[in-house]
Parts: sequence; structure tokens; C-alpha cells
Amino acid sequence: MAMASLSKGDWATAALAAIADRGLAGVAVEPLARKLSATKGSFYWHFPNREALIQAALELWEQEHTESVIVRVGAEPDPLQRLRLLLTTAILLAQEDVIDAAVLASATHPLVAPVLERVTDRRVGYLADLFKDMGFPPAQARDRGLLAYTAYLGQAQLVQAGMSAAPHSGAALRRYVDRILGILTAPA
Amino acid sequence: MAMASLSKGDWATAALAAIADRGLAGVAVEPLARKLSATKGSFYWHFPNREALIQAALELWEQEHTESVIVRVGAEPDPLQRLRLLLTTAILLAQEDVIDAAVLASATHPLVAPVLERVTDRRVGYLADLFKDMGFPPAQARDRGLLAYTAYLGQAQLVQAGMSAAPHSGAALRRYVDRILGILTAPA
DNA sequence: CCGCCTCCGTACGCCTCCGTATGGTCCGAG
DNA sequence: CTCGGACCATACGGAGGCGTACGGAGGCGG
Repeated sequence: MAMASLSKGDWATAALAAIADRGLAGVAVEPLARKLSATKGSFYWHFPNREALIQAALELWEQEHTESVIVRVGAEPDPLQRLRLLLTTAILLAQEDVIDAAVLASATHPLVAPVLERVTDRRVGYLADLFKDMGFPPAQARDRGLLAYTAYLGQAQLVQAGMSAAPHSGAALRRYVDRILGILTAPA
Repeated sequence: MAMASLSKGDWATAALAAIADRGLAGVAVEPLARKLSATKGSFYWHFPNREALIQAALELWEQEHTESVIVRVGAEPDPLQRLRLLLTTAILLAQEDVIDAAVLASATHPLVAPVLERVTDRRVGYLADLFKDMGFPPAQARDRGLLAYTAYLGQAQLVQAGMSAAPHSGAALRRYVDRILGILTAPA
């Protein structure tokens, strides 16, 4: 089954999976080829080199792990409920898929930095808009958006590292998100 | 000058510096030897293997990047001021020394995880105690301590990655910390 | 049937790093 | 002064990864 030709996208998704569970250094052509039951001959037909594969994987991540969540959450009309939904969705997603934390772990890599910059701006901007919609003045909204996002990032890191300090069960996590939300949305 | 024998500590500090600016993978015996103007012969006299070097570097980090800050801040009697001092100190330190973010980037590494667990517990615990001293009930204090710490971690990541979304200038950063503090310490 | 294009396997050379073996230097004790 | 231990350089073998060269299978138009 699936003995058909490997596509460029197949390599890219495999590379993204490799980033998620072994970091950027885990994106190596030969091991990846073994996992796909192929050889380097296939790879170097689709890509000029390893860097191109990494770029393709990162673009995949950029498209699938930001906009899709924003869209899914956009149906909710009330800003507060939208924020709650966004946070719980994002944090619960980070529980089972550590790709965000894995990408962040290579934040200084020259191929990662520009993608990360775009994704960060988009997310922080969206959060800030959310707080603006709740009635906070622009400067306040930006601060709270940044705070919310950094808290999410830190949380994702703790979860990926398996730190016991972070809540692990789904229920505890929902309670935690609720209380966090109370703090973040309390009037100045 | 300093042509004297290299000590175990010299290798460990060099390794820690390597982690800070190239990540855990940057701790390689041969490049490190070149940087120290030595050879592998020296290294393998002091350490049995590369893992031992990494452990030594991590223990160095554990001792010098948590307790020392806590002690330095302990002189301040008022809990709120102590928290303010702690946050500004930590965040300003993270501006010029990215070692915290670099260690976190390898959180899943088997040598890093236990050290990170201890450091995380210590820091989150200290922050929670701080909020307790301010009069918050234990559960509230723990939530706020965790929130404060995840926010710090995320902030450190953004700064290390050079993200423009994070404030960079010292003045802007102090203002940001002040506003964050207002949010974190607002009564429920 | 021919030839071309797509896609992939095999085999090779190169590089970087780990770890070991072994010998050399310096220095203090006796 | 010699001998042993601390410290280090050199040289080697081996593993694993990158990129290239090249050949071969399969489909498809002519």
C-alpha cells in the first residue's frame, strides 16, 4: 500500500514530524529516508539539499498551526469566550503535539528565525486585537496580548519538558486556564 | 598568560558558554578544544566522555542561575517590591545571557530533564511563596506563580529569538514589567 | 520498438565528530 | 638524578551524515 511515488509534501510532513520529536537536528536525510522506506536518491531528486527540506517543513508548520486555529476559533462572537476557546484549544493542542515548542527550541537557527518572526507577530497581534475587542485601550491590549502569548509559550515548554510543575490532566488544565483568564481579563 | 593547566571547571564553563550560543549540540569536544587552545588529550584526561562534560556544565548552570538571583533579591523586605526586583532582574539578565532559553531548548534531552525539573520547581515554588506573602490564598498564589514563570520563560524565548514583538530597549522593558506586575497582582 | 522523461537505488568520497592508544613533557618527592 | 604521577599532544579507527555520479526501471508519446 502507498507504494506510489513519494511527493515533495511527503518528505516535508515527515520532516515536520521529525522536528516534533527529535528537534531540528533530527531532520537528517538518511534516517528520514529509512523511515519512509526510500533512499537518498529519492530525496535529492525532490530537494536540492537538506536546507530546502527544512524550509518546506517550516512553511508547512506556518500554514497549519496558526491560521487554522484562528479560523476555527473565529466563529465565536463574544471576544472573551473567543479568548477562552483560543487558549484552551492552543494549550490542549500543545499537550499532544509538541511541534510549537520544538520549533521554538531552534529559534536562533537562520532558517527558523524569519518564519518564527512572522508567526509570532501574527499570534501576538491577534491576541492584542482580542483584548481591544474586550474594551481595553490599545497599549493595555498589546501588553495583555504579549503576556498571554508568553504565558502560552512558557506553558508549552513546561509541558513538552514534562515538568511536574505544570498541570497535566485535562481537567486541571481547564481549571488553570479559567483562573489565568480571570487574571488576564481583570480590569486595571 | 593563563597558560597554566586547564581544570575541569574550565572545560565546564566553556561548555556552558557553548550551550548558550550554539545549543546543546554545540558542546562538541573537538571544537571546544580548539577554542581553548588545547586538544582532546586534555579533555579525555579530565572527563570520561562528552556526557560527563554536559552534566558538569548543567550543574554549573543550576548553581549559578537560580539560587544566586534568589539570594540577591532576598534583601528586599516588601514582597511586592521583591517580585518586581526579581522579574526585572531575571528579564534583564535574559536579555544579555540567553543560557536559560538555550537550556530550555533541549528540555527533552535525558541529561537536561532532571536538572530542569529541579530548577523549575525551585523557581515556581519561590514565586508562589512570594504571592502567598502578598496575601493571596495558596491555590491563587500557585496559579499566579506559575503564570509569572511561564510568562518569564516565553519572554526569554522571544528575546533570544530576537522577535520584534518583545520590547528590546531597557526602558520599554521596565515599563512592560511594571504593567505586567499590575496585572499579576491585581486582586481577584 | 525507440527514445525520453520521471523517479529512485547504489555506491562512492568527503567531512566532522567520538573515543582510544600511546608516547612525551614537566615537576616534585625521595 | 631518577622515577612516578599529572597533564597533554598526536595519531588512529570507526560511525554517521551530506552531497554527487550514475545506472536502471517504468510509463508514454511517436
